[in-house]
Amino acid sequence: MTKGNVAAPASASASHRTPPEHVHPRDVLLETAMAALSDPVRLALVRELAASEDWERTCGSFDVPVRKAALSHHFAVLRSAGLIEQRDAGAKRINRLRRAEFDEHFPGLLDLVLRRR
Amino acid sequence: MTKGNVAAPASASASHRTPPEHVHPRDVLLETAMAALSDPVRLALVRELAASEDWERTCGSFDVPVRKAALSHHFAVLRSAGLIEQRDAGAKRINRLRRAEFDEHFPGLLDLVLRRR
DNA sequence: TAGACTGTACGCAGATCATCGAACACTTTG
DNA sequence: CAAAGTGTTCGATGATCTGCGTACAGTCTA
Repeated sequence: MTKGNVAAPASASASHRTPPEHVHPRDVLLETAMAALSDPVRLALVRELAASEDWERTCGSFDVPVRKAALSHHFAVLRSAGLIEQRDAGAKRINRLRRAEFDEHFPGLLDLVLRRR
Repeated sequence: MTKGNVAAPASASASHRTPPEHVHPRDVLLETAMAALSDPVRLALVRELAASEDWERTCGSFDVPVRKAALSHHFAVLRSAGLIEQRDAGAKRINRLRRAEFDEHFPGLLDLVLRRR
């Protein structure tokens, strides 16, 4: 259902790593968004991210009960569902919830996720 | 994630079959609701149901590309996600979208599903 | 009552998913 | 430069999901 995406602008930063590939919420199927939000770990990530400042949280700073390999996978799923944006900052990768963009294309969905316990 | 549920009122109808088990949206986890709506076939069922009158549609009357065994499974998933209600009417089983109840507990979610193509 | 019809239950196959450990690449620190 | 830290990728594993055909249980109709 999900597929690879492109548009990787040449990193002008100091990082030599390939920057993460992003998908804009506009290009995300409803099925994909729903599937991304149907996992407890990813819900926790989204909620924790929503309670933080943009670019404040590194990938390893979340309180979820999985190892880093699984965590990395979950971040990739969130990225390809248009839910988060990631940026390399030195050795770390920092995150941002794409609130406005996602809300524009899936109005009310993030609200629901963040309000419903 | 989903689990069996109970509360099967004694069927006062003419049917001798065990009536379907229902789950109220109040008892549905967000994860479960999302998972139920992350499948194209189930989305089609929900949308077609939303475009029909309550109790108007039998299970076999939907335009989805799966056989009846799979269809039966999808209806069970929708039931346990609190999305539909079913009732036996003779040999047939008729359906209703639980719009109001579901909307009360997952505000905006059905709207999103029904508006977003 | 025999047969057609509607839908469920069961068992199976194939695909997808979540998770892990290990190896790797890159960055930062000592 | 070596060591520690951050995160990705790979391969494997077990669980879950979707689909099918078949068999079955009721219900309706001729």
